[in-house]
Amino acid sequence: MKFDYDIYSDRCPTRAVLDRIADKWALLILDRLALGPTRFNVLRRDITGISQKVLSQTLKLLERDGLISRTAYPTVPVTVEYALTPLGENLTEAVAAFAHWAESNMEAIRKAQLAYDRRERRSDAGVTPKASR
Amino acid sequence: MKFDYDIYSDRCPTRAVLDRIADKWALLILDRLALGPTRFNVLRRDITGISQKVLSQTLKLLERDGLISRTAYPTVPVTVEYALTPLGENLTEAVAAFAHWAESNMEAIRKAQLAYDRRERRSDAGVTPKASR
DNA sequence: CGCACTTGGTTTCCAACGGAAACCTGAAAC
DNA sequence: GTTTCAGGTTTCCGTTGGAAACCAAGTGCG
Repeated sequence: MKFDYDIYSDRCPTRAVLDRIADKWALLILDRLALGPTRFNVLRRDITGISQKVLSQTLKLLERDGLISRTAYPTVPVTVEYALTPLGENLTEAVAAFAHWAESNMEAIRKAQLAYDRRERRSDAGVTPKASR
Repeated sequence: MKFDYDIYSDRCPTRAVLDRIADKWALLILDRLALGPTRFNVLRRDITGISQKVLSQTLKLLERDGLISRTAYPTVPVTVEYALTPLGENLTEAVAAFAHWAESNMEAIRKAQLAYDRRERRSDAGVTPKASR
């Protein structure tokens, strides 16, 4: 079976999907949910730096795309648990490979950045590196 | 060998890397470059919808991180070719898995979206789906 | 009773980012 | 001299993101 989808075309619906999953926060959420169903505030505390607004938005969109499920338990206060759906689990391997590539290659990247910045300084002007803003 | 990096922590340098590669445009560029070295305007034309500004910015950042290389040939007009570095090639498998997961799972996602939107309509209010803005 | 505290959000405000389009540099070709 | 090409940068403006405040419902505490 072949797909007539083309990720390089902005008219292709796959682009919208890429837009959703190729996102720092979505990736971290999916990766974290791979460890098991998790409540809203636990996600918020574990994924340092995410704001409530963005967490809530991202969860809603991931739910709409069928990657995660949301279950509210009528405890007090209400408990809301998010979990991967089978479709979402389907993606976890790729997500994990991706998210943890950074951990494995951090040294090489740091070296590359230092070399680049040294070169830039020699050749004057200089792209403003994000870190120095 | 263990890494004391933690992708969930916003103080971890890996978060900055994730920030860079977990980006729609960066992914598409890396995936496209996996096919071979490519000139600026070819990238711009192939990756539909990217703006020159963002393409140029993203290329610069990917170069700084050592994932791609930039080579200018003194032709007329000047030709600039971008290519994956070994470090970048190292990442292409994960990128491809990721970028093309969308193509393989498009049907399931579309179904999930339709089901979600139908449920939303029944239960009134409704999260505004991106498509209807 | 009245206040604090919990979860799971939404709202508000402002700064940062992204996209569209114009502009720029340099050289050749018309 | 002005049109064309590559490869960008700049400008302008609308959308998005983060920080923090606010909110509802219910329980515990004094």
